[in-house]
Amino acid sequence: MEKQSIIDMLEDHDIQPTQQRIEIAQILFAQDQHLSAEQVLNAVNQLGATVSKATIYNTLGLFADKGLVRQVIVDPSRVFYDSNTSEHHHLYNSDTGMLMDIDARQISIQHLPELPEGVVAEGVDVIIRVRSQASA
Amino acid sequence: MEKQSIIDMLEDHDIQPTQQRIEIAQILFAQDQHLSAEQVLNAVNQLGATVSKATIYNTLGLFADKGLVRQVIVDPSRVFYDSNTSEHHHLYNSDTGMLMDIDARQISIQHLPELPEGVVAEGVDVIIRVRSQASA
DNA sequence: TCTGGAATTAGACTGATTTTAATTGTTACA
DNA sequence: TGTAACAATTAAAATCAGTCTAATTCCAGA
Repeated sequence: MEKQSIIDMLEDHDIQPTQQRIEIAQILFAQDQHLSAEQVLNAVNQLGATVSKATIYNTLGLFADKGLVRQVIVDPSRVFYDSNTSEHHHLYNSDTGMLMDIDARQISIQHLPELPEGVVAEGVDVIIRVRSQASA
Repeated sequence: MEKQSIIDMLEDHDIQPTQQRIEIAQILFAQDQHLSAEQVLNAVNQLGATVSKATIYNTLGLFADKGLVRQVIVDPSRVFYDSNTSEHHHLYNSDTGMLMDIDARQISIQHLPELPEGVVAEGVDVIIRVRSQASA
């Protein structure tokens, strides 16, 4: 993805395009993928640049707030950031840690229940949990 | 729940009914609920007994493996253990931390995608994420 | 060029969970 | 019934993702 289109994307989402944010975005949007904060940190720093851990977390949180990425909470030990923001669900293999996208059209949710008072829907996550082979 | 029926339940699931496990089970199965490890620790120890943190974690993990409780992963900061093992989904308010059950019959999933090779389905989690009032 | 707010940083800190290494049951069978 | 072998429990230390702090750096706008 070109640097200028990344800058445009950030500005479209009301995010000041700083050097660090651009580098993080370049990693994230190189392809649809699921990265943990630590993976982003390593990837960014392998490009020579140095971005601090705090900035990685600040930026991923900011991107998630602004709708550029989506947090995927499937593993108790860490959050994944999904650079595919089209509507879709996930398949997670807890043995291998592999996380796959599932097209939302492959799963249809018939009717959502009425929500409690004073509450606003944020989204619906569907996670298909699998394991390698047979196991308890 | 009576102590004897708890012991029976544990044995039915190939779990040695030790003193500590019985106490933990008594807390968990007093009603359908979602408790974090820390909440279980506090609840157990309020009954006078003392169960160590390590045993709480070991036991909750064991119960989950054996199908007595279900881990609910909705919050990046901690795991909830759900003593309702009937088929159902969840509604999670990330502002308040409130976690509610949703009867599985209220949501119908039309067709699951084919799974990758060498992989076994464990289950499908549906999480409806909500917030209090309007917010980003 | 100057200035105030925003962004970044290193490093300390937190809190959930795990590990360690030692102790305490429990069970099976001689 | 005693005891060896193994399972469970424990306190305390360790780990590790994520957050916070306080100081510095970076800009955008006047």
